[in-house]
Amino acid sequence: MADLIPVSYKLLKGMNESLILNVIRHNKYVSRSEIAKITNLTPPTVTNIINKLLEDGLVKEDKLGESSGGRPPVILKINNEAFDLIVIIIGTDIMEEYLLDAELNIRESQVDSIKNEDKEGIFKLLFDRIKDLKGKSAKEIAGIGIVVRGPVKSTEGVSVFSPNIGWRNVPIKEMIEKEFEIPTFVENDVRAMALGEFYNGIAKNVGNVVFLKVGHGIGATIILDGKIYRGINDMAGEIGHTTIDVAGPKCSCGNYGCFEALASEKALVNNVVKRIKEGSYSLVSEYVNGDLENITTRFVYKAAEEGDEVALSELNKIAIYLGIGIANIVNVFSPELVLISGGIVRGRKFIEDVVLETIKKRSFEANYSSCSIAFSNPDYNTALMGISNIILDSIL
Amino acid sequence: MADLIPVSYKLLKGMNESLILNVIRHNKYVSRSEIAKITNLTPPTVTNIINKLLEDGLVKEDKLGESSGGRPPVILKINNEAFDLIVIIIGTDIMEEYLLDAELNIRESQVDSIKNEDKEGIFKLLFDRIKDLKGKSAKEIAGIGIVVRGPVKSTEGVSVFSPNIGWRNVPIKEMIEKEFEIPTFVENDVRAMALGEFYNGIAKNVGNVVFLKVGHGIGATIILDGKIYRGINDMAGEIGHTTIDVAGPKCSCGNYGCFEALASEKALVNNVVKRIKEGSYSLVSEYVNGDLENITTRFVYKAAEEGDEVALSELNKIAIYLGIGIANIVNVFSPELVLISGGIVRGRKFIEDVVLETIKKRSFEANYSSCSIAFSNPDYNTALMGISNIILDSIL
DNA sequence: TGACTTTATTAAAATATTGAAAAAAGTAGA
DNA sequence: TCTACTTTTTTCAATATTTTAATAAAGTCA
Repeated sequence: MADLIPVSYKLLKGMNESLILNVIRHNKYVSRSEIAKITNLTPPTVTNIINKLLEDGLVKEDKLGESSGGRPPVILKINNEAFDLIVIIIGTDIMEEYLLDAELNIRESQVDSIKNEDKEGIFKLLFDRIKDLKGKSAKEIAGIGIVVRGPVKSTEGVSVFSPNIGWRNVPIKEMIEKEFEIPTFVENDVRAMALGEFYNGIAKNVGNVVFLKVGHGIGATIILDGKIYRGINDMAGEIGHTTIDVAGPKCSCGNYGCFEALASEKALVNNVVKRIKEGSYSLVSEYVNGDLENITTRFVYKAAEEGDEVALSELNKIAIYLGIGIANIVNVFSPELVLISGGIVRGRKFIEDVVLETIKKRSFEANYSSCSIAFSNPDYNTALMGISNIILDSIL
Repeated sequence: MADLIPVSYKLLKGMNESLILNVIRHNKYVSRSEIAKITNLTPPTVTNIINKLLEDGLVKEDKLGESSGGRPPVILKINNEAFDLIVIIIGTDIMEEYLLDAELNIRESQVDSIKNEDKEGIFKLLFDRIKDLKGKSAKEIAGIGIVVRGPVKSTEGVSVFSPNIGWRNVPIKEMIEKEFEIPTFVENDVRAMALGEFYNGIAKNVGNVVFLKVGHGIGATIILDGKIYRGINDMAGEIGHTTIDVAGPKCSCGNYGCFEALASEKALVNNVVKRIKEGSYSLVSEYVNGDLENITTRFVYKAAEEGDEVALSELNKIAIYLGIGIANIVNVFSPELVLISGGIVRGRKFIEDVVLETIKKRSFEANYSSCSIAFSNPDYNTALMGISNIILDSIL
């Protein structure tokens, strides 16, 4: 049955409280009257709810805003004294740990190498660091966020498979909640990054976004109406493993001709290696002193910079496939924005034109013309912002 | 900005009224107390709202239900005396016209041939028939629904392009509302059919469905959380024109290797014709007395029935491509159900096994195992049910 | 200084939901 | 047939928010 959300009277105030909290959270400078305009609630209602939130300590009054010819507005903010959050980001070789306040300012941060840790070692480090950070905070820890690589069933908080740390069906949420009795949220890196872009980055306030992380593989996150689309089993969005060339090369997933097998950085490296093995001359080969095993994208981009023919033509090929895959996305989703992220962004200038051209050629005019294609800023810590907002969305 | 649905006090009753109306509409036998359970509203609230709906004449009390050991429930129904609807379905060669009551019983229906009508002729016929049906109804006409082929911007009510009747950017909604001053809703045939399956057919109550109409082309409708996903410009869902074979045949859209160019009935016929032209013997050729221009899918299915090698092997090929395209859908959307409709259903028995096998091989286990694949019943008038429910969803 | 704006609050009125209790309309066993 | 029990539905006072209208507060600008 669709759309069975009863407007239960009991929840009413709670819902509007939540609504107002979210407006304050996502808009840097808002006053009561602006909130009233944004939410279509009446000013007295806003005043009432704000009073309750002030009393509860969730919101604070900041400085006065600029007067626009009358009484100046009082700027409202989330009270960063209200609570703290803990976020742990488990990457390939490192684990990052953060203590954040309610305004998402970083209070403490630390990085550990996990290169030599096994599964159990990771668990121990994870729990120790959470305990450390909890000890360092004088406030209540309102939520814990964990970012891992690989597929995650977020609603259950289970890491389905995380190759770098050897996890398989690990119920992290359950484990942490049992130990610390603090609500815990688990998400994978691609989705966390996508939400980071959605809440604070390039995709801010863009309701329908397809986020692509083109690195070693191709991960995707589909944001529809401002929410991650998860499908029936929390595993939707495997755009990287859609077939775009029936007769294409074998993919790590066992299939043939996947988007990922044709347009990822791994494909790029494979193709360059193949060209060199076939006898083509390339600067890339020189950079690694002929040891083709050591070729990485870094060398390919460097060679392209120098005008290397092999590097440039292989980048061109990747760009075409990337364009085809994105054209498919544009035709299916008609999104407002396709955001390209991941290592490939370093090669942006060698592929951008061809990618755009290919998308234009391969997608419907109506869909293409209403969709922006953008590249993300690789320096911005999007995953941290993403998971933090996941926590706040749930607890506020 | 995401999720800015203020629970405006004014709308509150309206929302619950609407909620209850929809529960009554979509469940054949419901009593007040069942409504209370389904909606989580309290019994007194349900009674109050039902009283208002009874007073307004929108709902009526039907017979008593079976007692389960206590006072028997009073079955509530939409009052079919409340209003009527008019629906016009403009097909390839015919225009169907319906007058329906509020319970969606057909009161009047008629069919006109439009084979020899030009653009203006269609307009005239359309307006005349609406006027006729309006005259035949003793009640208020609460809404008009128009189903056309080809892309439609439903929110604006514009037929973007309808090849068979020569329409281009025709603002039908505006035109009809201007003439009759009755709220009008426009949708294309594929979406209307999909909604018909969703509200009354195989996909009943299944939230996430991808509906494929595989006929001359491949049209798709994506239903997420019980609503058609429309994208930013109301044109999302062009799954038929996603590339699944970079080096594939040219498609009517100008692109190469589209799903539609590989797995539609048109592709099937093209491939059979090609095989015969290349010298293969086929019964199909005999059925048309060697005139290959006259080959249609009907002959292909007939030949397959007789064990014709060409027909069977080409159906097999179509099945593989259909499987690949659906595997892509399964990987991207992780839907509960993929529903295959259209002419291809007549060839179901020749393709079903291969389609399922291919999907299984090409999609992620987790996604495949949580997704059903079904074929629709071609006899059921799904488009009529779909567009009728679109009207009711809006006006109730 | 005074008129005007804009922002925010107050207090009474309006409205819909809730909870508790009762009424209504049946079933089932003795 | 009577009585006890169920289930459905309604009644009614209590409750909780929002709304409307009016007012206060705090500024700008000429």
